[in-house]
Amino acid sequence: MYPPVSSSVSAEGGSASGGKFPEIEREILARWKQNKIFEQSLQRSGREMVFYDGPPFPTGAPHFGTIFVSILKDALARYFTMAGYSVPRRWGWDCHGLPIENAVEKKLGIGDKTQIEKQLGVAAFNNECRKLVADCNVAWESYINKIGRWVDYAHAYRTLDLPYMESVLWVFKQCYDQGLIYKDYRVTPYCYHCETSLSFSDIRESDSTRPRQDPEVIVRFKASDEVAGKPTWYLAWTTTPWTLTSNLVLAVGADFSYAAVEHAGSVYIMAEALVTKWAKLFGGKPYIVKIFAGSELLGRHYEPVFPYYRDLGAEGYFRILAADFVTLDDGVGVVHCAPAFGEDDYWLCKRHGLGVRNPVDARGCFTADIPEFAGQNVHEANKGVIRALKASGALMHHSTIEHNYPHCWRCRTPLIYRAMDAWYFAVDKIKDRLLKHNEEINWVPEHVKHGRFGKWLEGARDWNISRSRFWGTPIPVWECEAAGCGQRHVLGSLAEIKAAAGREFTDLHKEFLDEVVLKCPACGKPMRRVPEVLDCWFESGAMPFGQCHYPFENKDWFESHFPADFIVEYPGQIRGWFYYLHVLAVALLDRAAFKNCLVHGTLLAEDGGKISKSKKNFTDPMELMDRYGADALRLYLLGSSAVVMEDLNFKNAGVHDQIKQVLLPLWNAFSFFVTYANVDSYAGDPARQPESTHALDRWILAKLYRAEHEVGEAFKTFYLNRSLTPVTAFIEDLTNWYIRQSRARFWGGGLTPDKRQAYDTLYYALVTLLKLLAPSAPFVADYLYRQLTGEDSVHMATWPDVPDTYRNEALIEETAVAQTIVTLGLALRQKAGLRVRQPLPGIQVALPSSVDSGVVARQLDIIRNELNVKTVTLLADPGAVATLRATPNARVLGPKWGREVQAIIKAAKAGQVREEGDKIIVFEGQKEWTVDRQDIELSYQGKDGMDVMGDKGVLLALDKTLTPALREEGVANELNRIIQDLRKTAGYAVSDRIEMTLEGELDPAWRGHLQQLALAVSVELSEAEADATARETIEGRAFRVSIRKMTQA
RNA sequence: GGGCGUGUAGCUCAGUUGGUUAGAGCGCGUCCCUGAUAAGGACGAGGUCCCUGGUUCGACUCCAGGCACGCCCA
Repeated sequence: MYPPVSSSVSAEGGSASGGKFPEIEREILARWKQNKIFEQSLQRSGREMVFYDGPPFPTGAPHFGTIFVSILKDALARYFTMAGYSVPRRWGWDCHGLPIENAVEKKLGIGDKTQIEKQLGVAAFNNECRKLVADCNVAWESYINKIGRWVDYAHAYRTLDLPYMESVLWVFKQCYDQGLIYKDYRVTPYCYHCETSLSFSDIRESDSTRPRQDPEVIVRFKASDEVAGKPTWYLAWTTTPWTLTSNLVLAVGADFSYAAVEHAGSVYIMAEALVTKWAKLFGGKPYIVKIFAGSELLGRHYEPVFPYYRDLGAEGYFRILAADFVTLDDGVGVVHCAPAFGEDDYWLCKRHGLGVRNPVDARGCFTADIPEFAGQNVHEANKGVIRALKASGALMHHSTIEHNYPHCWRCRTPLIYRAMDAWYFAVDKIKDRLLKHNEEINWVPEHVKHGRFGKWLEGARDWNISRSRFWGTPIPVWECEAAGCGQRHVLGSLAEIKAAAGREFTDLHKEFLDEVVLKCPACGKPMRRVPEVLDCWFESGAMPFGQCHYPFENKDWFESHFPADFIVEYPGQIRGWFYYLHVLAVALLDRAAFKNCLVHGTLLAEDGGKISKSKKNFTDPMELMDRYGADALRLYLLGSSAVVMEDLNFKNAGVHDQIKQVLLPLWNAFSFFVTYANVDSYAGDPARQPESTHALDRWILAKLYRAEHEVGEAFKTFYLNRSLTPVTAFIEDLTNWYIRQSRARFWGGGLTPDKRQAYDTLYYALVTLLKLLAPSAPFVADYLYRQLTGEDSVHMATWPDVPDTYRNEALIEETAVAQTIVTLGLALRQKAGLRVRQPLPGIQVALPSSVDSGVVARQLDIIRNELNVKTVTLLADPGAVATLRATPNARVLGPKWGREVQAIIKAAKAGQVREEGDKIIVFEGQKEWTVDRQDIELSYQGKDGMDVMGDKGVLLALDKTLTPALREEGVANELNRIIQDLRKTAGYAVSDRIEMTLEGELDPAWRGHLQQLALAVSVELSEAEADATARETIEGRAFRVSIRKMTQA
């Protein structure tokens, strides 16, 4: 006996009679927890499927994106578990780095780095970071739990743990020993609030490039060589006036053409192409006195606009150099270069043997080198700089522009480029191998391999791995403090540190490791650790090693768990985690870190805009799950193309649709089964595969076979959005064809052989369907599965292997023809205004030549039943109501006839064909083509005005002749509907016996039939005596029906 | 400016090695309760497959060039 099923399940709101999906989910969650289903599912035998979970920062609450990615990870893991793998899922936390430091600064009200170093102390600061990281897990856990994600949260790896950090040191040392790590003084993106350099990835984080208003100035530099005997100036354009203090050279494009423009007694040199654009500099009427090739200007000298480094002139500074970064897109075609503050500038000067002058300190303020602005922040100094330029006459133009400008991805401070010491990872050295091993990765969607990721690898540049900060794994390099000694020592393990320091360490953070002072083996002077910590991407990239404390522990485990079989993250990680995993894996092991990588897309608000908490343009996912349940949310997301890196405009209605389209029909099918199974005391056996001879059974099993293969394929290839279409299609087939057609088979008394076949089939179909749905809708699938099978959980079941014997494409096609006939018949009825309840004499059918006409006989009952007609026959003379239409198989005839095939197709479509034996002759004027019968399909198309309809080559004519007998049957059917309706509204049970009065003119035979159907005996009931009465006029005859429930005898 | 992706019904999206009548769901219109299912069902209307050119007997599909949008970067 199955637990009784409420037939009405509520999608939302409190329904008195039925459970709600969210309620079911809470119940299931409790059971999973209590019975440790997740833990059990990990104990399965079989090969492991290795999954790496990308660690989020434990700041704030999870957002829509993290929920989505969790659903994807969960669905895949559930599928692979059912497919026979053990899929350990270990959570991870990215605990270090600027995001955490910034949160702590904010909490403590810390304004700058010196406060941490001088007042608070590094140890106290790091302790605050530690505390913050420890608190944040609760919000995440409730979300992750609610969406049904199974993940080992309790044993999460954390990048701040001692073993993890030790592995990171080891990874660093491996790279260092390979010569992949070096220190260099060069220009890097720099945040003067965080007082650290950043990597190129940092400034490419999604939110880092933001609009900013900056001054736009054009200044003039006095040229040493006069043109036309007049004072001559080079013009240069910049949006960072403060860098003019440190200008050391000007750059031009050697291939560009430069104009000398005379104005007000002076001559100005700028790119010819831009003269018109800046005509206003020359009173609107530029007068060009001479044209130079850029190459002619090279090596010429000029005078700086500020005096601070003037004395460098003799050393070859303040010259015109050629550079390919000069463009004619904006500016004036002459670029002012301050090698301390521009990357291009830096490399240009370096190539020409010119040094750097950097008068900006770590806080982004001018040093004493620039006495006028010393102590001023560079951005704030812009105003004064411009004022000074104006005073000296150098300023030619000044306005404000808004442009996109890089900002610190965590503290939102505008970045500057600044020359400084930093540690680099020589990505360039291993670029070839990075590209080679990318070929081994299966990317989903495929285009990422040679698109985003491949292109990013091709353009990869050396990676700034050092941060001048506190909260991170310290860079384990000790340098001799003696000037010029240059000794370095790298410690790559706790043992090495112990040996060097003479004591144990239980924490490797900066405040502890900085205490370790070594003695220089070369000169005997102290060696101190370099101050920087590692970029947190280095740590998350080292996750395969760090999570298992490789190589200090778990060596065997590591070897069987590297590389990952699959990973899943959002597109931002193409330049982030995916990239750094790849870099470190290739550097250390010369192979890719993961075999399959699913890159999912972005969820946008309904209006297509970014999801934004401040705009409140979306509903909190928790609220959605409370309303509709997590299954519906999961189905919506998993079925969308957002799975494969497309954007999705998220609509709440989309979640609700899943209930209507998937969950409720499923529930109803289940409820149908249980209702009748309980009547017949049928108990399904999950191990039994049905062996039915009934065409409907074989048909639904053929559909099931097909669905299982499509769903399995979708999961195996990681295109899991393709896994749901076959499921919904199957549910549609099951409910609106199989069950609908099979109802009568379940009605009769007793468990007949045919009924047993029907039960076996429906049971097997339902159980299998729930397995197909289990990875995507784990709650409902488990709830129903348990009721059907009594087993612990669908998630412990193995993925269904629907046997080949159920495969039957021919039956599927044949049934499709019957479905077409039914659809056409219903359409014709509708057109004629004849409701299905009115029986009709028959339909006549013409089938295309490709269809075996036996289909009509085999599907006869279904067609008659659905269309309520007495006969289904083949049209004797289709030509009378329809035109012959021939559709050649162009795929075959094309190659055979070439150009002529178009004429053949045209003639054939026009019906210009005749049959000659097993050949078909297509003709057009004098021309004739002989075509093999199997290469052309003959069908009929209804003539206009005739009462026929056609679709997919099937033609159908409806005989609408109404005999008195048919009319009488129609009336009886109407009355039956009225009676059944009365019973239902009166609240009777299906089996209740009743007394009934039926007043009105009706054939006595039908009268008796109706009584039988209604379980009624005929008595005279006045309206007052009856429980319910209906009066209706049918075909001009007035009827009264009154019913009363019989009391139990 | 470059790279990658997308462009198919009012909306969200399918569309299999190119084959001649391009599909689904939602929405819309009309209709339907014969006992699993109205929180359903049937039927219907709705398309310049972004544009231009090319390849081909034949292009939504392949190629080139545009246009629009998104993401990433300069």
